Amino acid sequence: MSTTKTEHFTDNQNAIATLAKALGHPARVAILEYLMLVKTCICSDIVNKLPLAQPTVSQHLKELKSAGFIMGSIKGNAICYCIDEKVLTKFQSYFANIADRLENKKNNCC
Amino acid sequence: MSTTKTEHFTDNQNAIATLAKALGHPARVAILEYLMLVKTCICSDIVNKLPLAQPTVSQHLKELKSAGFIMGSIKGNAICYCIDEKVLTKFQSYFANIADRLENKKNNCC
DNA sequence: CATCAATATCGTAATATTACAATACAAATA
DNA sequence: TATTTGTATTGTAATATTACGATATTGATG
Repeated sequence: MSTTKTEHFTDNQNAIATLAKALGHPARVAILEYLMLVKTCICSDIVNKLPLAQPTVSQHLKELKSAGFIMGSIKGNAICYCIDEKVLTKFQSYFANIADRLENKKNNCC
Repeated sequence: MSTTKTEHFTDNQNAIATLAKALGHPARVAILEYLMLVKTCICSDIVNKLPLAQPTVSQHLKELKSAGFIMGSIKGNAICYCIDEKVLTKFQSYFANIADRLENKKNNCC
């Protein structure tokens, strides 16, 4: 009696919701920001940047990855994560679009 | 042993996560899209547009409202919801900013 | 090969989310 | 005032999320 009823919504609505959900935790926002900051995309000394235990960080990385926001490539012993620009751009432009459309519209009730 | 550790992140990270989380469900994305489409902002025949029971929709509206994405004003018997443009713009520009910064950066590992 | 370092996975406790029936409530209408 | 209409609240079952200790796993290094 409580799984999200994805089948009733459009693919795009589900896709946007999945991406949004992936950023629905401050640790994952922080990870994204960190990956954005570092010049070369960095292996997980992300763990050292976050106030969370290693398994927890690993779990958050997994979620960002399965949503598509980040990718990871094995680099010897470590793993190198980085942002998938395409996905982030898709997410961004969805909201840019909405913001645009709102501008051409007067709210006459609220 | 499992509330989100918001105190360890910046206010902005928490704010973005809260907004993202609010859109982390397709029903809420659908509500946003619907509110964007209708010319005058509309009372809840949103319930009729969604494949969910009225209490569930009410709950989703509440979450969108407490995140700040929408506002509601009483209109006689009914309630008129509409998007808070300012909040949506804030959310949008956060990601526009990230996307921008990524463009000026080569990923040299993934 | 033994050990270390970087990660992932498993198990699990605490908590949050999703969905809805039942019910409450307030304004509009008969 | 009784009824209807629109919405919120309450209670609750099913499920998901968050966090982390313990334990794998896999490459690198001594």
